Amino acid sequence: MQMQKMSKINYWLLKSEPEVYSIDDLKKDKKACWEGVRNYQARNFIKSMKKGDLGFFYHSNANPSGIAGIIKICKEAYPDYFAFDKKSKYYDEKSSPDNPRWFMPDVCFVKKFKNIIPLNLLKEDKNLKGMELFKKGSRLSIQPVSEKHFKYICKHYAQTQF
DNA sequence: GCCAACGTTGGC
DNA sequence: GCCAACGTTGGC
Repeated sequence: MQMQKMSKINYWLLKSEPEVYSIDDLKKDKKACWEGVRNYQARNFIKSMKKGDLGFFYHSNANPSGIAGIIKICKEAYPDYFAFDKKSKYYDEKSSPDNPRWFMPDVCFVKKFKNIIPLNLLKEDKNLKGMELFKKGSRLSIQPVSEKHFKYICKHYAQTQF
């Protein structure tokens, strides 16, 4: 029997406006730091990400908005140094290298889905009831996804097995 | 572009 | 600690 080291991975959903940074950009870059999250709840999720965790790359404010592909966490949370840069739009005077307030992971490109899975389609799916993404007014740009939902979406909408 | 929902700020 | 004012997110 094969012994496999099973450290349980977590699943996430990361929003980005494709006009700012899209799945195609990540595909080209292969790897990117996920800077600019300035919300405490989202930051706390970032801090709990583990190397090897998987996530959906979600296009927000898009046509259509929806899940565009899959990423992997390839570096765990470290200080978001854009907050230290006065010229950055993510600058925050309350964050300093000594006492950083904001963190970011590095993410790696895993897969781009053939088609974006649009939000309205996901919303209609009874198997996905309760997803954070659907909560009214939910603006969390980083959110956890259950293993069940993650795998279901991969399999059912993207013919992808994880 | 509209606007509902939410988070943050700051006066008191 | 309350809450009004304001800014932002993000679907539509």
